[in-house]
Amino acid sequence: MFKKVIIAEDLDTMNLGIQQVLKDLEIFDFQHSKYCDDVFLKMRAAIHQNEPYDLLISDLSFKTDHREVKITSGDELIQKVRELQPDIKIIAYSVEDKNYRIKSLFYDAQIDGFVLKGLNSIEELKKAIHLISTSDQKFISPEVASALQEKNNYEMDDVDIKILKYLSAGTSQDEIIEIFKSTDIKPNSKSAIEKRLSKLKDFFKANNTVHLVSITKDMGII
Amino acid sequence: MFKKVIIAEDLDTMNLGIQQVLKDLEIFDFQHSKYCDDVFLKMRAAIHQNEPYDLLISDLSFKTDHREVKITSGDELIQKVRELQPDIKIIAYSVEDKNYRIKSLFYDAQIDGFVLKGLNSIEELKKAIHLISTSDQKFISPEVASALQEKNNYEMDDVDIKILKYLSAGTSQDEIIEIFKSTDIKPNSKSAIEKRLSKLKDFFKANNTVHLVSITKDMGII
DNA sequence: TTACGGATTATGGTTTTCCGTAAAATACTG
DNA sequence: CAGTATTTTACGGAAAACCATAATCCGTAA
Repeated sequence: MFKKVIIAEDLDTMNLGIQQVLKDLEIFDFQHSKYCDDVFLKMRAAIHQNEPYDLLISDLSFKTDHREVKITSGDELIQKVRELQPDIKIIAYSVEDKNYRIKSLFYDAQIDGFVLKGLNSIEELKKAIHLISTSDQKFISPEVASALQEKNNYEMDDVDIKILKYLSAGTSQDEIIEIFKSTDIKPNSKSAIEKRLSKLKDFFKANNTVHLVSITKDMGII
Repeated sequence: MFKKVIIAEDLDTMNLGIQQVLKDLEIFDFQHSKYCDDVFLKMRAAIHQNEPYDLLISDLSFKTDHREVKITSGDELIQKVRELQPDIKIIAYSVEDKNYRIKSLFYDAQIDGFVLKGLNSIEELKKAIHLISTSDQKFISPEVASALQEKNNYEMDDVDIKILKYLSAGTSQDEIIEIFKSTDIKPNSKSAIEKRLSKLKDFFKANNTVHLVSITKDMGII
């Protein structure tokens, strides 16, 4: 079982609950913070003192404060922690249920577990901690397990996402072309942009551009 | 101080925290449920037994289960509770920070307090309960207090919202016209729809339709 | 009734997006 | 290096969206 745990969670009410879970599991050496920056500093300090944490439980979205912060989201925190301490176990604990984002957490950030905040998430969180502490298996809440199986045969490009973001910000296709040309982004012809949009619409079964942006927003892609 | 409280909150972890708050305030006669339907039934039963609740604390968004439910959101629950028991005090406790929605909760659903789930929401919730129990004042978390002041000089129509929803669902303007004609929705000419869209774009400072849908989605209007 | 104002509808022209075809450039392979 | 495949670019016509103007409808008040 884990010896030393750290929690990144902004909502104070939620914090109370998580701490109760750890106590139930007889883990008493834990710390928490509402700020990602804090958590990261604590983890770095712990390494330097030769007493590193062995589990991070992190929320994904964080409210902003008057306080200035460098790390604004759980995704970023997880990314940086993975670099800092590659062998640590990480659980993402979030209400986020968009397949796209969950998938990228497992594949890109190499998290060990994803627990969906929900009606019975306390039990799930306990299960996840158990499983991960005793093996190298991955844990994922059953409600969103399909996220990993789903074969996303269409690989979305960085440029695709740029286009979608610009569109949702009110930029016209012509303007996007101008921006791409002036910032040396490779495919920047009218046809290329049109073709990419057409493929995206095809893949997401969108009737038109408005629909496409609406869908990808809902999916958490932009 | 309130004698009998009921809580509608789906996230189990969050529930723990809220209950702790009530205990701190020495309120011990409280119930909670993860389902809006349950809460509503309990409240109706309590009235019939001549022991009605005097405070409802409700979340706004609820996860769905295998269970079939009639009331799917906190907004609906609050609406129905207001009809059932017009004099009860209601606090909305949510992460929702979209001005539009908060405003409509105060004006349409006549809530007594809105507490934003955040870094220090436990203290705020306590304050809100205190204030509301001893007076008829309204409570709103400082972070979102501006929602009520903001003068929304442009009154959005039911038709406006219908148009936006159809657009975000991938319906073209021509198709919307057809739908409006076949369902006898009053302004259903090309020009009328175009004019309304143009006004909306003007008001929301949107460059085009994609932008408009993106903005209104972000604001929680659709 | 008539005049007025607001909302809806009608019309026409411009811009933007959409979609197919084809040429050019680039990458990949033997 | 030639040959093939893939991607990017170019072009043009059709559809949809955008925008300004003018006509019509309709309720209200003089």
